[in-house]
Amino acid sequence: MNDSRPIRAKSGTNHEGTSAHNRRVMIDALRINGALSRADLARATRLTKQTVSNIIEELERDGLVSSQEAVRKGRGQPSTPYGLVPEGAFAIGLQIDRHVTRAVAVDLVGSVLVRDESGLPPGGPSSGTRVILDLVAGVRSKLAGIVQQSEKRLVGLGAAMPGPFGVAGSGDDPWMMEAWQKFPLLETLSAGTGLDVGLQNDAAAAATAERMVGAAHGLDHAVCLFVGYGIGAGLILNGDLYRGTNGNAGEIGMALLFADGKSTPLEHRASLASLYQHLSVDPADPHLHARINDLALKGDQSIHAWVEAAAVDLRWSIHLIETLFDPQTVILCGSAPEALVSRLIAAIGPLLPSIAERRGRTLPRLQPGMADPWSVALGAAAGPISRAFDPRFAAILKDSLQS
Amino acid sequence: MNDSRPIRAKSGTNHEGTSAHNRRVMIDALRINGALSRADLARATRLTKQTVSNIIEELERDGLVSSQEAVRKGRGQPSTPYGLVPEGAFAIGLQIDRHVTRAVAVDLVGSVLVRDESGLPPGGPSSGTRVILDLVAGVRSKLAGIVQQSEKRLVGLGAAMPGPFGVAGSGDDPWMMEAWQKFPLLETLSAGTGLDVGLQNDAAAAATAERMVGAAHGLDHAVCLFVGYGIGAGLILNGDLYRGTNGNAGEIGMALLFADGKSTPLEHRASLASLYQHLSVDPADPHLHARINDLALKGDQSIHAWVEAAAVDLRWSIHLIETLFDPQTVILCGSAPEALVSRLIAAIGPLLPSIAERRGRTLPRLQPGMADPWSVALGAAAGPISRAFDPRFAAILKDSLQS
DNA sequence: GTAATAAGTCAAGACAATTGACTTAATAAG
DNA sequence: CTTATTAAGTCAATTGTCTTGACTTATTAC
Repeated sequence: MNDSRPIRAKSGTNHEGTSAHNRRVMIDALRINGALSRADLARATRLTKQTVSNIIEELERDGLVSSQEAVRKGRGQPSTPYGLVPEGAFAIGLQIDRHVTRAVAVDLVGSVLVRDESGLPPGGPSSGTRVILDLVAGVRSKLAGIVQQSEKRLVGLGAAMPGPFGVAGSGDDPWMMEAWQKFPLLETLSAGTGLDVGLQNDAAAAATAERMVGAAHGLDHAVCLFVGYGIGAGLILNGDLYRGTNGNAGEIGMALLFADGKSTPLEHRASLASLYQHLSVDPADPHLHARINDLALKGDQSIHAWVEAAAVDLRWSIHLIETLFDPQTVILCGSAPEALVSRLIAAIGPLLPSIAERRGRTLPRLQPGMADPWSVALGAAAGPISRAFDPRFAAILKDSLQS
Repeated sequence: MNDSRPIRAKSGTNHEGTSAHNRRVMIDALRINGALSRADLARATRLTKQTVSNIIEELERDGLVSSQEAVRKGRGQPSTPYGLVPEGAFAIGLQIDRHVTRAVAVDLVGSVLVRDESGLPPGGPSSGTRVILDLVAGVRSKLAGIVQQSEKRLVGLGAAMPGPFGVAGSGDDPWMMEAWQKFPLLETLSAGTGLDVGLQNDAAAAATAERMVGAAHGLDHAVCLFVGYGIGAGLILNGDLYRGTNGNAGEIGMALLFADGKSTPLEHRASLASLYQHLSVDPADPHLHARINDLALKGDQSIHAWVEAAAVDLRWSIHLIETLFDPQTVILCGSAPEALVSRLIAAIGPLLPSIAERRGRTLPRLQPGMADPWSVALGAAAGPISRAFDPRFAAILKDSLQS
């Protein structure tokens, strides 16, 4: 009678969607190219000078862009470049890791203004939530002390934690943070902060960070191979983070190394967890990061052995990523100590032959990314900023225009 | 002085982009849900009744949709459903394979109206081009004989051939159609037919076909694992075919099976090419398809051995695809004989544990797709239709609105 | 000093979605 | 059988946003 299966359709768009898109395109252009004149923007975006003028005026009113000194370049009226105003927007980024949680406040151009961290008590979410909310509140108030009106310009809170999310058979895998996985984190954070909250896995956050201020800046197709406690890939496809059906795309750590089905996942061989095991050290040791950095610098034998073994697997991972995603470049990043990452990169080369070997390449196939303990938190913060200001298909649709 | 590096920016949009998007959204909704009333469309797309009415009127004038018998469903004025008109648009699909080329004419809803094939002479593009252009011309004129005004409603020619495209080191790989790779195929086809021409690899074409009329219908995230002469994956991500930087995304056939770097690519073990080699048969034999189908049905020992071996690799490939892309489902399709594909599917199960194992799954992790020698040509034709009528980000941008 | 060039503004116009009142056509209820 | 209710769909005016073409401003080239 009433055939009640729901009708599936994509959302339409309207004038506001058009306008929202064009605003985002301007911001994106300024982010990629630096300050530009309205005439340049008009040419680059294919919009008319008039439209660009109107949008820039509006963005200036909103405090997102500002004019700079006029520049003369040949004949004609000098142009007035407009650039992004760093203080135009802020976001809080939160990294929840095994033994520690970090929070940062980041501005529109990706500068970290405030950073703070706390140890996470072993009790899981029940006790951890308090610590996290306090940390976020602290960062938020420090930000408010540095810049005025920061609360008004806060676009959201981005959280990052190790994935995968919501997987059925994960209970018996000691590498995962099971209790956190089951916890209604988004709701708790949202209720506890009153902010829009987004969640991504740590590799995705690293990719988001690289896209905003790192090696993937301005690229539309880039994959970040993130070596942390686990290992994952953050996917920038078509200029946007790709999340997959359940936000688990890129979980390369769970990829099996051999086709026979009896092998171990990549994560057990090329990750900090595997290094800690190899070295028989306690992952909870707060000085571990520095100690491993020292050891790596000194050319420690045990570390060397792990690096050589991991490099084999990473080389294969990069080959696989190139083969499946055909990106412009692969970026190796991680929360690993810097010295370790550079040893890894050295040990990985030369890369395996792949479809990425083309005549006329300009970008290197593999680039080092950030190797900074704070990069995941930065990427977590970059998430809300990207959602708010970067051009994306979803942003033109009516069902995303409530704000 | 004049800093002449080009300014990179995304294109803006305007009213026409809005309108184009909304038209596409309507068509997409009708394709996924079947005929719908204007009121239903308005609710589903979040547009107003009035807007929907205007767009539908325009689409009806353009011959893309038509009204059906009014239906009463409870109180209120009966609704008038509108459905896609199959004859609203056509496309030609062309498959270029090693020893044969196939062409089809397909309508708006993906029905194949005309099909024809020719053997490809071994001389490569120099002699093959003539054969192909004749084939296309034949299909085109047969289409014109069946439906009126077909030429006016022809949106383009889609070509599909084995990838990868434009790769540097490919010269020494006997599995590739090297001469065709180097040939300016798009230009030649475009000049020879006067049509808009698109090119994708055969796995991408298979995925496009599955999306239009097969197991991926209405899905936003699906991966087609295509077993043909080679093996590749066609990627539907965010509701659109993902091509990567150079159209080579998904070339899983080139993935190495072991991390040690000395192993063979997947293609050498799980593809029809590997089967032919295993059986020591001539790939150019025109009756091969039927013969292998017979052998598979009879439970031939040699085929069984290959199936068992290939299934191991395919099981791993599916695991890998699930791990990296997090799709709603994986579809196994191919130009392989149907009996062979069903034996493969039987031998592949059960699947390896992966992030795809979730509570609340509704779709199977692995589904059989089309196993039809014509499915690649169909997918090739579906390409231009999708580009012309499906909602996509690129379609709203000013730089895509010249047509 | 004048012409050429380019940036940017102004005001009117065009386009497409929105709004709110209205019409039409059916069923449910009394 | 009549009337109220509900839902589909239309009409006409309005709104929001980009476009158009003429104009102004500021600079360099000749």
